Amino acid sequence: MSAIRLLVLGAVRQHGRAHGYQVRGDLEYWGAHEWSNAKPGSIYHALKQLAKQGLLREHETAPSTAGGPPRTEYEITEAGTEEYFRLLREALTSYDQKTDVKSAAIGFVVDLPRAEAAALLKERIRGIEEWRSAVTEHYVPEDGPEQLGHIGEIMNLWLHTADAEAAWTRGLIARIEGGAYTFAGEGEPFVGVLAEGEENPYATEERHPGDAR
Amino acid sequence: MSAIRLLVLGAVRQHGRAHGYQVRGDLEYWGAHEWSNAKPGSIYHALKQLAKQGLLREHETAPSTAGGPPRTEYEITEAGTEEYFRLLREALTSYDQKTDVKSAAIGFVVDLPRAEAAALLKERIRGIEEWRSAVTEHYVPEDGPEQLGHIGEIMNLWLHTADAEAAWTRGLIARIEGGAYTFAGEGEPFVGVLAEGEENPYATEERHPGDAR
DNA sequence: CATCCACTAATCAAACTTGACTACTGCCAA
DNA sequence: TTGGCAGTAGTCAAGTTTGATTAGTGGATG
Repeated sequence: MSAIRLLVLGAVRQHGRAHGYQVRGDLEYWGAHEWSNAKPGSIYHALKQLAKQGLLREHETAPSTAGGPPRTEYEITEAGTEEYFRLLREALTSYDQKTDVKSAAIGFVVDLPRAEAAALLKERIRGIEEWRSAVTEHYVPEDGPEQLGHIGEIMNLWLHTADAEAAWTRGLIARIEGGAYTFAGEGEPFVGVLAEGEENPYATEERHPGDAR
Repeated sequence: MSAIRLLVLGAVRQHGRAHGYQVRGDLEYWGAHEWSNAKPGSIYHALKQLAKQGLLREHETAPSTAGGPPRTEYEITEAGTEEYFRLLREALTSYDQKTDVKSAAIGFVVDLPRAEAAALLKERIRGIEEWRSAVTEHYVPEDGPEQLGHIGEIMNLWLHTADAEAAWTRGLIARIEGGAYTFAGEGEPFVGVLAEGEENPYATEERHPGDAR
């Protein structure tokens, strides 16, 4: 799974009804173009793809009010909502190295009930620990890690990263269980979208210094 | 840059002369199919692409000695070597979230002189620190981080990851400066390739438990 | 009052990635 | 002796991603 499906489904769902440019704006607001493949081409492609698969409903609309070509609006379907929550749960639960999927999932975590979010993250920690011991058992040769030479440093990096992630996840669980943020069914949700006409402080051209990509 | 260019160039260079299947075997030995897009199709595609760009030289050879279709051998060119070191230095120096490029670079780090490797990694740490302060200044709104709601957790994750990586990099620098591993110009290099006929303990089908991709 | 710029919105070709599939050899067992 | 399996080596079509480009509107500017 690439992060783009989750991102696009989630963004459309938050708006109720959104056109491509709106989705693109939201994802930029999130900084998603920095840490995922949420670039214009991918977003428009994903919208069409998801529509073709019946996860989004397509609405042709009149030429935009603000110049530019006519825009197509999208709305999430029943099936799309199901898929959205499936992807979200999976992304929160399962451990892999893909930073983009994980970041996307954090962005939508409040769409779940608080207790479920915490439970899924605990499941994630279990996954990390299991993966960790599988790697150490599997990749460290019997004759000591020297066998692998500097290649062992790659493994070392993995383990270090996994540990850091486990620590961060524990912190997040604590914050969630401590009552932070507003989750599903807890009243007025926090919506991380741009209001109509609000200017986007983190637009596409935004680059961090030292961010050589 | 995707990691595949660096991986393929480096693997061919280590062998002196290699055919696709050999490169594929090496990268599997490294576990690269787990943490990068080093899958057969991508590898063969990259070989052809690099050959077309003059970074590899192509040699048609007789049908293989061991069954299967005729194999094409590749050799790195002058330009390819240059590109290889350019990619390697860049991957070691610059900070971004792409785990695969970083892992690939660690695998080849010993192709550089020891002092340069350490220097590049120090440069990397500078990059991480710069990025870190840019992010905190830029993304934390003036009115306090609460503004961002749970979206702030994404940033939090980034920072946590960046810190973990800086810590790991410092450790690696210390090991390198402490005399670990054999670097360029220090005699018999450690070669992380499979010898002819050696069986690969980490073949394609290898999956770690809990590794839901 | 023409034209240049900035913004909105989307498209496109080229490159890349994926996973399944082909094709060929040698060997072993029934 | 045949048929099936394991291993070697690579190809292919379908799908995805990228980066550049198109296209329309409105406002500013000389």
